[in-house]
Amino acid sequence: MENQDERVLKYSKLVEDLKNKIFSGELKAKDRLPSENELSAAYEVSRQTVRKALSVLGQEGYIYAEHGRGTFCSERVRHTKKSGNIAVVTTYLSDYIFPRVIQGIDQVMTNAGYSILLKNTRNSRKMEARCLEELLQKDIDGLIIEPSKSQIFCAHMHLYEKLDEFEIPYVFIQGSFKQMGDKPQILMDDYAGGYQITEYLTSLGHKKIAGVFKADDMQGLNRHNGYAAALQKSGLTYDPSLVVWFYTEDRTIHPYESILQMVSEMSDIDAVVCYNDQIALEVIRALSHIGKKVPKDISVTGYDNSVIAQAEGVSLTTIAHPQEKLGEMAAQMLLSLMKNKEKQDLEEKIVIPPELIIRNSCKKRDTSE
Amino acid sequence: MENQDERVLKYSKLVEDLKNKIFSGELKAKDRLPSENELSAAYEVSRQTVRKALSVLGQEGYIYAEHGRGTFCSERVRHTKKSGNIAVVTTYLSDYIFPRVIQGIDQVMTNAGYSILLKNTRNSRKMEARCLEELLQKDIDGLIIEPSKSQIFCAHMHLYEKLDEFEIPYVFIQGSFKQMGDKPQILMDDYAGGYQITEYLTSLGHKKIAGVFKADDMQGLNRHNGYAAALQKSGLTYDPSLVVWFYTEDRTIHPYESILQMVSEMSDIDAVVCYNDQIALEVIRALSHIGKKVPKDISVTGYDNSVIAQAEGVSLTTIAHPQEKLGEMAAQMLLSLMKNKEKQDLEEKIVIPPELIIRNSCKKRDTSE
DNA sequence: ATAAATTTGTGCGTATGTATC
DNA sequence: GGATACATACGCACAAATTTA
Repeated sequence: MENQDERVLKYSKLVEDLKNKIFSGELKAKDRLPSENELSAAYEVSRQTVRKALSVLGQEGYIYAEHGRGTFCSERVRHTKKSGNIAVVTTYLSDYIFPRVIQGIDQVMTNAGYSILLKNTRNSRKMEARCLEELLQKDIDGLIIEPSKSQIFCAHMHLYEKLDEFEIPYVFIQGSFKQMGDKPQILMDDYAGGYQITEYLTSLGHKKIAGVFKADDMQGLNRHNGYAAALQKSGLTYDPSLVVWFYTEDRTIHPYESILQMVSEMSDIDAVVCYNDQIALEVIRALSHIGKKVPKDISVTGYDNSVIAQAEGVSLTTIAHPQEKLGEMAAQMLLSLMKNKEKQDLEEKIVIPPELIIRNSCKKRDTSE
Repeated sequence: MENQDERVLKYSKLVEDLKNKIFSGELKAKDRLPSENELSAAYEVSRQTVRKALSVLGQEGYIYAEHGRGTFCSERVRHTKKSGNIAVVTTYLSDYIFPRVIQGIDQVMTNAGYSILLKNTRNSRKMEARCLEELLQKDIDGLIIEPSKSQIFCAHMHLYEKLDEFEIPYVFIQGSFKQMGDKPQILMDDYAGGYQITEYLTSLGHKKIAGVFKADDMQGLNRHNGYAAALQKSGLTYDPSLVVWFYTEDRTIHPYESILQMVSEMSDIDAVVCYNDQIALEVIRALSHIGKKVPKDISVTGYDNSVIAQAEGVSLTTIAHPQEKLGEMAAQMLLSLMKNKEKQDLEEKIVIPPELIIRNSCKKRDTSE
């Protein structure tokens, strides 16, 4: 009946709240927590409920009580022993490029004697925070993370600061938070990729080039910006009504229907730049539904050069995604960070240039018309 | 003033009493303790006090409670420290079905508060042994494993025995070792799948049906056996020269070239049963290279119903692989094993029946010729 | 130094929710 | 559905340790 996930136990809420205060640094080691009665009043719960919450935190080692004095924040002793585990946090597990990225990481890490603790955030910041909290409690030697909804301001900086404090090195892949400065990271030049593939279309004589981009990650924004820049460079005006933005949640239905509608309304669209190969296939499906042939009637480009881009029947012009290579590079970077922790602040940032893979989903337009 | 050394806390007395009963053997592993109300009545204390006592015993690992059932005596007194990690060992990471299987496992396990430690064996028994050794040294609460080269006799039984000894429950997926008896496992009925898809081809009137199978895993053998059985059932003779066997190492080149050669030599082959969708695509590529159209000239079947089976252009008749569902089931089975370790010896075995997905890669043959 | 106030610890009674049988 | 058993939650009273006026 009622969503049980919605129901929040009062003591659990208190536990979460206090944990946050501990992680955020609001409560530091040996600080006294508010007394049971104060908490009881502040949260409008009974003292028993407060005690239950404190008991949980006590069991987990975050706090300790002293009879008659108060309850205090524990000294979080950082483990010095190596666990031999590193964590890999991605937005998705089964999305078509991650398996290979993870494989690349695994290759290098297994070789170096580490095991991979796998987590995914489903592109939710809340899940990302939960993951990081969990990992902070566990015993990890390093972290490779693809930030969720990465164009958005990071809402849990304190967790990353905690990583710094614990001297757990981390490497960003696919994106990072601008506010954090140049932390070690490996990313692809999505701006250049969007630019290059759009420039390729203009060089083929296309005049009205639509775009389908993901709105809630940095890749989507960057590819879009490259797309827009290439249009302007070629003297074409950037037209927002030619751009479909979609969100993680509606990636399968929305682009299909939006493109259907857009191309029906504006039949002179002669090319579509897509966020990735999967979306490109959706777009091709939509186009064939209204009788438009690719590339005869309209050109379509993908992005990532995934297996589906080269499958029999489809043959997408796309941008190569290094996949394993990216994973391997991230793993190597993390290994070097773990080796010399003093170099932690070394701003290492690798940007992988895009590589255009030309196949058969685009066709030269007759420029005479 | 009452002598404070004389004063015994009520809940402490209950704790001591129950501990004594556990040590004396009066309460053995898995025995149900009296209910909270019964204890409350027997010791003439409030139920809260009973709960406090039980909570202490729970923290110390002597007992555990099950909502709605009762409170029980733990198996092992100690070793209550949980790592919160379970390991998932597969043959490959990026092969097209594992990401989704792992995603299914992750879904359930994350929900239950566990993290996944990911390892892969690249289908090598040596790597599998190394993985298990490594995991035994780490702190894992459970294991989901896809055995490598699973039709072959297990060469490192001692490692699995060690898992039993350490009371680390494990679940096999995709295959298991016959010599170990019926350990908890979830597998698909590959024999029935091979049978069903071959029977479908014979029902379409095909007479000369080739097969391409993987030689070094159980799935390959079972699918082959189903294929062979279906042929004989239909009165067709099983011809070993129509079967291509390939190994993990040469899965990309060998099937392509063997099929090329086979079909060139025997042009009356009218169908090919393939080990999986990926191989089916290779076969279709090879056939189109010598001018054979699918399904017009020759029918081809896949297996697994992966994304590439339904991609634009290809449209493979195949057998559905449950993927996420398989992962979820495995995770749930492992959770229940971890919950009551005494049930460890319970032979739980789930076999998932195959489901035929008919698309457009097969065509009815003219039976008059 | 003593008393009062504060804070955690123990203990009881009651009511309601929810999982299991 | 009903009975049982654990889980959450509230309110109250008093004890014991500590701090403060």
